[in-house]
Amino acid sequence: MKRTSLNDIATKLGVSKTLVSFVLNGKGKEFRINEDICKKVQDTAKEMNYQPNRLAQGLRTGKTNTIGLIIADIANPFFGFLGREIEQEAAKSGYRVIFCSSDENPEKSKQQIAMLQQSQVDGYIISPPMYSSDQVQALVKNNIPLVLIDRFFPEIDSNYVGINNFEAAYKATSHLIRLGRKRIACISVNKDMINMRERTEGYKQALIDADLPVDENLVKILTFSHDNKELVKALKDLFGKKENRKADAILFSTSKLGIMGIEFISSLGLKIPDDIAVVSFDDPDAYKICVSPVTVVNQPLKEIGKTAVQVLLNKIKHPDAKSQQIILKTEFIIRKSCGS
Amino acid sequence: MKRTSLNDIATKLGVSKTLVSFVLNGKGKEFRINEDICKKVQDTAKEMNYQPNRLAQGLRTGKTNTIGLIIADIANPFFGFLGREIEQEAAKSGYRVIFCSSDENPEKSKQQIAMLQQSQVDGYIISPPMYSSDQVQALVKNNIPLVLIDRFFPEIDSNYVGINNFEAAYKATSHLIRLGRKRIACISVNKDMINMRERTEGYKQALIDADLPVDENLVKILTFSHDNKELVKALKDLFGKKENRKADAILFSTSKLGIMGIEFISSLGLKIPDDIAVVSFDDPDAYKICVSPVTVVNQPLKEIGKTAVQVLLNKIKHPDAKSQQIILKTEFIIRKSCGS
DNA sequence: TATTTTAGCTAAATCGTTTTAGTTACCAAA
DNA sequence: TTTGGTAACTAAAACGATTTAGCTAAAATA
Repeated sequence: MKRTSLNDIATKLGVSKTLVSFVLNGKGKEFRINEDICKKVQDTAKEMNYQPNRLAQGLRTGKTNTIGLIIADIANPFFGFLGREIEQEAAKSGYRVIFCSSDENPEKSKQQIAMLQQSQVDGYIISPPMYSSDQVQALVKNNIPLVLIDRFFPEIDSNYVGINNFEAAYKATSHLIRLGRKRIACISVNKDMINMRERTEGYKQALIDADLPVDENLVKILTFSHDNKELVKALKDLFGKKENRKADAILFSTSKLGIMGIEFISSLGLKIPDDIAVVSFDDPDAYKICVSPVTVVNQPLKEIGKTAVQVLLNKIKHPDAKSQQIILKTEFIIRKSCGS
Repeated sequence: MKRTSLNDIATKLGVSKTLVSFVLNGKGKEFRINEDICKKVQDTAKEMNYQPNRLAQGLRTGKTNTIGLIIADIANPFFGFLGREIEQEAAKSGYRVIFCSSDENPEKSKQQIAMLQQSQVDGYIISPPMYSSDQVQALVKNNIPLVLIDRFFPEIDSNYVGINNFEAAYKATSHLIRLGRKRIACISVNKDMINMRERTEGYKQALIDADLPVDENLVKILTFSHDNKELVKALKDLFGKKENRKADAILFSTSKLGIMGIEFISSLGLKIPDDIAVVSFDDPDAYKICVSPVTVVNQPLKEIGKTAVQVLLNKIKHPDAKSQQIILKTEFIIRKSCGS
């Protein structure tokens, strides 16, 4: 079942494929092709269900209208939403998206970038894993269109779309302080990732500005966000001993941690917000129907995705465009998990 | 910054590109290429950071090692998990995945299929929207490798990987009956979608087999799963009047409905499971940390994704393979939302 | 010595487009 | 009669790989 090509249409009509190509690319007028013939070509194309071969097009033109997306994990609703928005905004301009989940693993992202290069994608949107700055650097050095999201590398001058993590964490922590919490814990991951570091810094600064001590025992930076054991250990340390609870509030720096954390806290029989107040980054469904709906810092995922695509497409169109760092506003949603 | 091609390596070493191609495809032995030259070619390829152009390869060989995935919405964790698993399993065999969210819209899926055809994907995994059977039929007729997931069309003989929806709904409903619920409502969507219809049928059969009346007033089939208003209206009808509640239990046929439903039920001040018992399909995070963790029919998403890819790759390899319908086991997880 | 075999390599076609640089035929103007 | 212009179209190269068919020189065999 061979697909019909330009040539098939051309021979069928007894014209050259050049002519067919011109017509189907809407350049009939420009190249003064007889209107009757234009019509015939178009009709025949439809009749034979002609679909241009994008490989051939891409090979010839050097453009594939495809963008490569590397995120941590498409199954994580945070990235799912982001991916969705990116797909949608890209489609508006006729671009396809190849999705890759890196699992925050620089080895994987390296391979994925190579694969995407081989696929001749026109540009990249990447949420880079820790220790992958060399990969990003290589792309930037070759002036390959690229936008980073969610995190960036301060030492690399690249496009970036994200939020002010410091400020958001500061605000969330201040909210807990305002409600009278004194021993506020912070649970985070990926210690060397800039966005996570900024969140911890924001948290600490809020404590300092409120004349509260920064107790490193209350700051738990885990290595893997999917490792339940590590989280449980951290929470046990904080809340294990009934009469000697170390903390009366927690700031979760990702919703993945928050969801698992709340599940475990509940299993300990502790009540939110009475025993423990909770604030978290991101706003998954779970937080809305939770035992005690969770107060959150919500990121503007739609806008992040949309903007990232726009910046990328602009860079693809104008290779000389200089890099942009776009910081979008977060939304602080107060629910019941902090009491009042 | 032109990328290096086979030709670049060839001219640099003063050999033909045929030779270079042979060597880099590991056919040095087969074509009796001098070992020293093999070595040189490989070294030079690495040195020049040669990346094969997949467009050219695909154009010549007719294979792209790419599969097209069409699902309803990648932001929906149900499909997110599925997509993740598919991506992962495909990567194991060196396949890329192009993701498309159809929003259950047949117009969109039609366009997406066309786009994927143009991209010369080797095969399709599709969760087809309602009224898209002609699109699927066209693919099947041309013997294009294809696997349907989550739903299928009874009139089309295609590959399919899914679950026994009738049985699962029957089991869930029976569980509610066993716990003494008499007026069990069913909330679903997409009335003409086979998987949803099977669920309603399973629900009804369970009632019949338990000698309970099937009350059509308790069966709410919505048109859109994302339309909160429609759902709220249905729930108000069921639970609106305090002293005259129509139902004492609900079966939600998707987790999207369930999450929004539970949120609204809670806002009415009704208690789960005391006032209303709840069972749902699928098992999102939200159900685990919910006010009253939800009893669910969990689909084996990992296995569905993995199997779908395997069936597809097999069909790609063996175009004469006959179609398979694979039904995987669900898991019934009992939590607190039904009382005891 | 003549013929065949083998090792080691290459030329060129091909996939389906796009695009440059023409060509042809006709008519008008000089 | 020559020149120039224009309308309408086409040949062929190019993109970067794969793959078929075949070439040359040396070694093995008859």
